[in-house]
Amino acid sequence: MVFPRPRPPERSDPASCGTHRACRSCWRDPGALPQGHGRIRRYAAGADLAAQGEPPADILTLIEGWLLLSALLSDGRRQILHIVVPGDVVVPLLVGSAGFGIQAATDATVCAMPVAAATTSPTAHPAGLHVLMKAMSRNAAMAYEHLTAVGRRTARERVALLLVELYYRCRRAAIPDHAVQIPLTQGVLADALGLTAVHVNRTLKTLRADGLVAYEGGMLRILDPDRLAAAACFDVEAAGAWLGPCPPGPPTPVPPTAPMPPGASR
Amino acid sequence: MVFPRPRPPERSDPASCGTHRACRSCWRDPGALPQGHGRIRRYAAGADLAAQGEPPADILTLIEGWLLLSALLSDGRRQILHIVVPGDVVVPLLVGSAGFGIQAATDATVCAMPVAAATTSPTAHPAGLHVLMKAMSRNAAMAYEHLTAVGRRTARERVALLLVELYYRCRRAAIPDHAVQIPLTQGVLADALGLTAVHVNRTLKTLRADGLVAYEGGMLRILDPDRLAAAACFDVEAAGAWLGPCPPGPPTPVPPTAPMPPGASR
DNA sequence: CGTAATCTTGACTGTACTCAATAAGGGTGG
DNA sequence: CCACCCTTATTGAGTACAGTCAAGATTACG
Repeated sequence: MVFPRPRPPERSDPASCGTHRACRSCWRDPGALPQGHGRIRRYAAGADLAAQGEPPADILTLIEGWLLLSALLSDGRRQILHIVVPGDVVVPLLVGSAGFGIQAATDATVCAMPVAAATTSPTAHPAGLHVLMKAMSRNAAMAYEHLTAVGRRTARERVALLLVELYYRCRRAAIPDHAVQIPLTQGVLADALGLTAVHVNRTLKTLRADGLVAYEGGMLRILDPDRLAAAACFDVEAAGAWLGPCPPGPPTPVPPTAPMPPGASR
Repeated sequence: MVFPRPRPPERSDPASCGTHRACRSCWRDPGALPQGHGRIRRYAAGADLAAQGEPPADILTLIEGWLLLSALLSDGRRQILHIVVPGDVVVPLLVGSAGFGIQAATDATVCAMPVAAATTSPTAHPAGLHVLMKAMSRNAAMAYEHLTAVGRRTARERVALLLVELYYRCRRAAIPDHAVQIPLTQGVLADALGLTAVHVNRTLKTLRADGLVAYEGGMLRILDPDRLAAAACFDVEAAGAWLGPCPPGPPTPVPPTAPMPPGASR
C-alpha cells in the first residue's frame, strides 16, 4: 500500500483572523492581543515561510494546514523540531537569529503578527503577553516531550507517540465533524523522529498489522488512540496540560471507525 | 583512568542575589525585576529541587553549581532535557504540571522567585517580563539544538557538541580565572545524549586519544574547543546568540593547557 | 503519457546496546 | 587509620536495532 501525496483539507475563506475557530481557540482572550495587527497569509505546500538563520520574524498562528519547524545541518541532515497544527502558535526565537526554518507541509493559512506588537509595549497588551508566554511554555513542553521520545524511546514507541500526540492536538482545534488525518510524508515523520524513512515505513507496517493505524482516503488515520498511547508508553493524562484543552467537552470521542476487516488483529 | 566524584568549586557566601556575578549577568537589567522577591536557596549534590509532575514552581536563577532538568519514563528510562550552568534561568512550564524534574548535579545555590511575581503583574515589571521572555526563548533555542543533536548526530558528534556547548556557556558567566571544568558523570552525559554510559565512555576515550579533551584534577576538561566544535559539526558563530554574550571581551581564551604528552596525537 | 516523488521490500552492514567482569576513588563506621 | 561498601569508570565479547543500498511498485502531476 502506498501513501498518496497528501491533500490539504478543503478550505473556507476567512475574512479575518478572529472568525476562524482555530484562531479563536488560540487567542482565547478576546481583545487581549492587538489582533488588528494580525495579517492573514497563505502559502502553498512546500513553501518556505522563513529560512533558518534569518529573522526575528512574526508570531504565527496557524489557521489551516500543517507547518514544519526544522533545523538543517551543514551536510544536509534534517531534524524536524516541531510539527505545527491549526491553533498552534509559532514564536520566533527572540534571541539572535532563528535557529529553525519554517516550511508549509500542506497549503496553509496563517495569522502573522509582528513580535514588536507584543513585546515592545507589553503594558499596552498585558493579557496578550500572558497568552504569548503560555504559548511559549506549551511549545517548550512539547519540545521536551519530543526530546525524550527521540532520546529514550524505541522506534515503535516514537512513531506511536508522535501519532497519538498529533491525534490529540488536532482534535483540540479541529472542526468536530472532521476526522483526524495526518498528511505527513514518511520522510517527514522520519526526520521528526530521528529515524530513516525506510525504518519508519517498516514500523508503520507493524502498527498497521496490529490494527492501531490505517489508511483511509489516502491519509494516515488513527484507529485506536488508547492502544497507540500504550504502545508509545505515553501517559495522556499527564500530558493533558499541553496537549490542549481537549478533555473538557467530548469533542468527537474516537470517531466511529469503519468496521475492522475480518483478518485484522484486534 | 577513572572519574573521581566531582567536587563543587569552593563557594563564597553571598549576602544577596544581586551581589553575585552570575546572577547579575542574568537579570542584567538593574531594577527590572522584583529582585527583592528573589530568595537564595542552597542544595546539596543529588538533591531534588522539584519533582516531575508537581509544581508550577519558582523561576530559578542558578548562581553556583550545576542542575539537571530531566524527564523520567515509567520504566525508569531517563532523558536529561537541559544541563543548567550558573547564570542560566529555569522557567517552569506555565501550562499544567511540570514535565520535568530538577536535580542538583553538584552542590548548588539558586535564586528563586515566584512565578506570580513576574506574571501576575506584568505591568508592574515590564522590563523584567522581557528578561523572562528572553530566557524562555534562549531555553527554547537550546532545547531545539539539543533535539537536533540527539536526533541527527552520531555519538561522537553528540558528545563533542555537548562539551563545546557547555564550555562556551560556562565561560559566559564564569569567574575569569577559573578554567571550565565539567563535573558530570558519564551516566549523566549518556542520559542527556540519548546514549548509554558505556558508549559515552568509549566515545570519550577516542576524544581523549585525539587530544580534544582531558582529565585534570578529576574533572573533564576541554583542550581544543575549535576542533571539538569541528568534530561536532557545530557552527559556533551561528549559535552565538544563545550561547551567550561571550565573544565580547576575550574571557580566558582557551586557558593555557599543560604540554601535550609525547605520544598524544595532536 | 512520461517524469518525479513516495512508498515498499529485501539483503546486508554497522553503530550503539547489553551483559559482565574488573578497577579505582570516596565515604562511612568501627 | 583501616575495612567495607557503593558509585563510577573501563574493557571485552556478543547482540540487535536501525541504517544503507538498491530495486520495484504506486501515485501525483504536468
